[in-house]
Amino acid sequence: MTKFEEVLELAKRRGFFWPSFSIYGGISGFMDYGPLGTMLKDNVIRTWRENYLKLGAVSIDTPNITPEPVFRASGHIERFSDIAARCSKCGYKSKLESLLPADSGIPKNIEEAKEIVEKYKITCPVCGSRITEVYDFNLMFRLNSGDVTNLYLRPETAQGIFVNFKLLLNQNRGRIPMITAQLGKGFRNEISPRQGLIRMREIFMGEIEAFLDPETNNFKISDDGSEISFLPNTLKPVRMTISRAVEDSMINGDHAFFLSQTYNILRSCGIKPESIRFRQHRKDELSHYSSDCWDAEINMDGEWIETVGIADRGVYDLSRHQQFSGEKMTVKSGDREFIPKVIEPAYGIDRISFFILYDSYYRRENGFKVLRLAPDISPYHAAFFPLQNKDGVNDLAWSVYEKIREIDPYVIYDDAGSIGKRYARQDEIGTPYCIVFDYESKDDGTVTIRERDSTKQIRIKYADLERAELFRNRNPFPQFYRN
RNA sequence: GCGAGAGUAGUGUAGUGGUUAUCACAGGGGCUUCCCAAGCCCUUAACCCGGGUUCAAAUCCCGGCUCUCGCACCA
Repeated sequence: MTKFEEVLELAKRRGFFWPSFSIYGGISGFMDYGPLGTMLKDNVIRTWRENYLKLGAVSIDTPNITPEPVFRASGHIERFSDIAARCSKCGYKSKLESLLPADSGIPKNIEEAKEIVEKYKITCPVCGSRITEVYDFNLMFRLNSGDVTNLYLRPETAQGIFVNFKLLLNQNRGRIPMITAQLGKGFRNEISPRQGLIRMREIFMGEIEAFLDPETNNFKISDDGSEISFLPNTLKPVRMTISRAVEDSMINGDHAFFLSQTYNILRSCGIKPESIRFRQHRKDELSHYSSDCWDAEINMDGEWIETVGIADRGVYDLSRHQQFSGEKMTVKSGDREFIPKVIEPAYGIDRISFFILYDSYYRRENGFKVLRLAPDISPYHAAFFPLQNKDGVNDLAWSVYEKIREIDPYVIYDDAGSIGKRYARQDEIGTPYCIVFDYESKDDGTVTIRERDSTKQIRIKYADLERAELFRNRNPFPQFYRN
């Protein structure tokens, strides 16, 4: 079993996530979050939201279903759909673009595509016979419902922000820079979704659109001096601080600011620094709306996988919507009037959630599995065990548990099986602390607290547990010398 | 989507034409046990779906769905 498979197995068994609709045979590209996964995902969302709230972000929540004019303006109708070619002899399918010679030009519609295929005598790369079939393949899901037509499921949440730009700006009292945030689903008709939460057709995204004055630097990077891995499009990997990357002109200052925010969020989620790198898109892989893009990638079994995309969308979206809708999308600042430029960090919440499990997974020397989750990302902050299920030890444990859960509901009680079995169970779901009541607890009001990674124990007064904030603190028990 | 392999309790598996469908872990109940998956007893729970061949199919054939790997795709 690869580590990926082991994590998948644990996630299914313990209820983090599993394939959707399995009683009807399942369908690829869709996953359910189980009880623990739901809690974990909530914690990722909270970490993300709080990070941007601290920067003064304003939020919005717009529909998944979006009418066609929005995507005409955004360019998705034109550019997000591909013209595909199919060989009628051997059945080979591919993007038509990939078969065309350099001098043919890119067809804008089916008619043009047919002409070009005819003119350049395009052949199938597999069997060599002439291509005769071309058709439109849209990566957006199109809805057909009664007399309502021309509706699409949005492929990104961003357009919901752009179309509301003026209203949001008004809410923000006209101030720029303005950071806007939207959490929600995006839908992409992936050709072959795979690998569980890594590649889905319905994805949970956290998107930020930062509207900026294009003439100045809008943010100051506060750098804690840690060196980060970059792979710029020169393909020469480098390690440096984010401020240094700006000084070296490897990346624009405001763009870099959001790389540093992203790095902080991933670190707050417990992802190890060595598992993170920022990779710059090559010019030929940039999407139709962006002029520069850096992906935060996370390492899995030696492969780097895009988890956050941080794109410089420039004035593309607002000027297109201004053009298509007739609404002015400008901002006044002093005697200047301009369309703000946009930096967009787009977070794949599902991938982040999965990588948190993957990155934190390890096996002890005895083979037992442990999720080394950050204390405030873990579904439960602590578990309560009675060492004995009798003589009032259980009653005491339960009564303290009931009291604590009023302060912090993310706690769990377990009295089943041996104590070792219970520790192991909590290790597998990443619970950082297990609190055990024994006969001494009855006599002197103390309990043992066992820390997940070191398995060390300390003894404290259980009354101290009732001090709030205990488990929300990243280091509630400094006695364990956690980092 | 193509090619190859695979789908058996919650999880991991045994089973090459006739089995009460194997085993382990997990789950539930009980006994025991004062600190790291101890032991014992009881118990829940599965052949991906549909068609075909056959007296008889988890097993062979066909189709579908799903998964894995490679290719392609990933705005």
